[in-house]
Amino acid sequence: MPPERAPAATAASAPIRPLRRDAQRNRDSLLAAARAVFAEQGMQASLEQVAKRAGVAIGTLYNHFPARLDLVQEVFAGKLATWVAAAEQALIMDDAWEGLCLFLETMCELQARDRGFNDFASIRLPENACLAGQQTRIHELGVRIVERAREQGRLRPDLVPEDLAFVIWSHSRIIEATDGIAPHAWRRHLYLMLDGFRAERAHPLPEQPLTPEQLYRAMLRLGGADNGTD
Amino acid sequence: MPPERAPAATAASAPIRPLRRDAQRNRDSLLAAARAVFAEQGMQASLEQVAKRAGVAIGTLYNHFPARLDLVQEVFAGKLATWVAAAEQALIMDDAWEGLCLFLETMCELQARDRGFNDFASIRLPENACLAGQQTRIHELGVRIVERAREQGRLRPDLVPEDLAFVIWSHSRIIEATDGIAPHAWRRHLYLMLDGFRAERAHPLPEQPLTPEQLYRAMLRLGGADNGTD
DNA sequence: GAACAAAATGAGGCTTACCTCATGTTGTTC
DNA sequence: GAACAACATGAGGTAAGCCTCATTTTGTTC
Repeated sequence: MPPERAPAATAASAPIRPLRRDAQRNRDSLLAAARAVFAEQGMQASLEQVAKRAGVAIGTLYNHFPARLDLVQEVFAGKLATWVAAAEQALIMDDAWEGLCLFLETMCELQARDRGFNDFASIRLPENACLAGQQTRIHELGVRIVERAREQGRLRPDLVPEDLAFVIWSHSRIIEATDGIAPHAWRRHLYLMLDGFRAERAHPLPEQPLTPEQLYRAMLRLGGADNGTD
Repeated sequence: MPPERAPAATAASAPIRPLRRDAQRNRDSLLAAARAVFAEQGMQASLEQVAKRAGVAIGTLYNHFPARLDLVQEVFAGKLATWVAAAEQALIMDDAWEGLCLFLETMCELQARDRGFNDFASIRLPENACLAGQQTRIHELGVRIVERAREQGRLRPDLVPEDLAFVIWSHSRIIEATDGIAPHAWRRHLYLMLDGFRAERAHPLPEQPLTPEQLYRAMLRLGGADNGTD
């Protein structure tokens, strides 16, 4: 197991022991290349391609990021933070319904602009990943956003926070389909779903919501984990 | 280009020139194996695995089905027919809204039971594929189902047939996520979407629908075609 | 500018798929 | 039962992508 790497933000800040100049340069190139490649092709894009785009040998990539997840985390930390910020913003808006809309629209916009983040949003990182905490935070904020909107009466009372996963997942597929062909189509879908979320004249739903545990397992699976049957 | 193969239904009927007995047996095994493997793993499952499951060499598979599409088509012809039948049924129901619900629910159920069909439903076959006609038919029926429900006033007036693609795509991702974990969750999502489709709950939508051509390109792309930029 | 640790390199092993084709086997026909 | 076409076979070529590690290069330090 390799030693901890620069735990800090995206780039230039000073870790415990500064990287050698060439190393820092390569690391930055790799992150930039990964951002671009993941945005275009999704999170499963070939790492060889990332290295190539960074103008660096494949071994160098593995020196810096022993596992794909290490790279993925650094690449999406910024966007995840934007998402968290939108969620916090949503919670201090007077109108909780507007807050919910803001939250979902920001999320969808982030997904739409970046196929990598589109994948990233649909999955759950393993517990030990350093962004897992941020994901938990998003989840908590999502819970409060939903509950507040329900209390204010605009959101249908039978809608639970776990139902937001439907938006994420749906949206992720729609982006896959329409990206570059109908760049704003996703917004139409989002508003159709939001109309389904409104309290007024809601019709009974035929199924129970996902339990938190089911949601967890589903998101883990999309991340590529084997579905251990325990 | 290989000569036309048994153009008829799934198996035993007599083609222009009957297959040799062993050939027919192998072909049947291959189809059965493919049905099982595709249902479990989706349309992109490895063909070597299909051959193995059928107890047949990989070369034999390619003898019978020179391209993956040839196999896919035979495998899903039956389910596609079920889907068409549901659509026709939907059109003769008095209540067009109920018809729409039946149509979508049948579709979703087919998708939910078979990960291969789940993929299959989201894509558009190339024009020369022998099931392309059936797909066109589904599309036409879908148009009429939507229009009828709109005329009867239960469906929101700004909803167009192309919007049904959102249901298919959404659903396809949700099945991927929840299959085997929460086997009926998809129905909750479907009913949420349906509530978004009701006339009495409609709020203005912020985006134009997909054009038929955009829809076509999007479905073609999901099928794996290169997105030629013409 | 020596000397050493830190990093970079990329060929190559590994895997998983795809698909082909020279050869061997089997059904069918007369 | 001979003879031939039809069919089955699976080793092996091709291509991606993964990841490692022995070797070489480079920055940094004193």
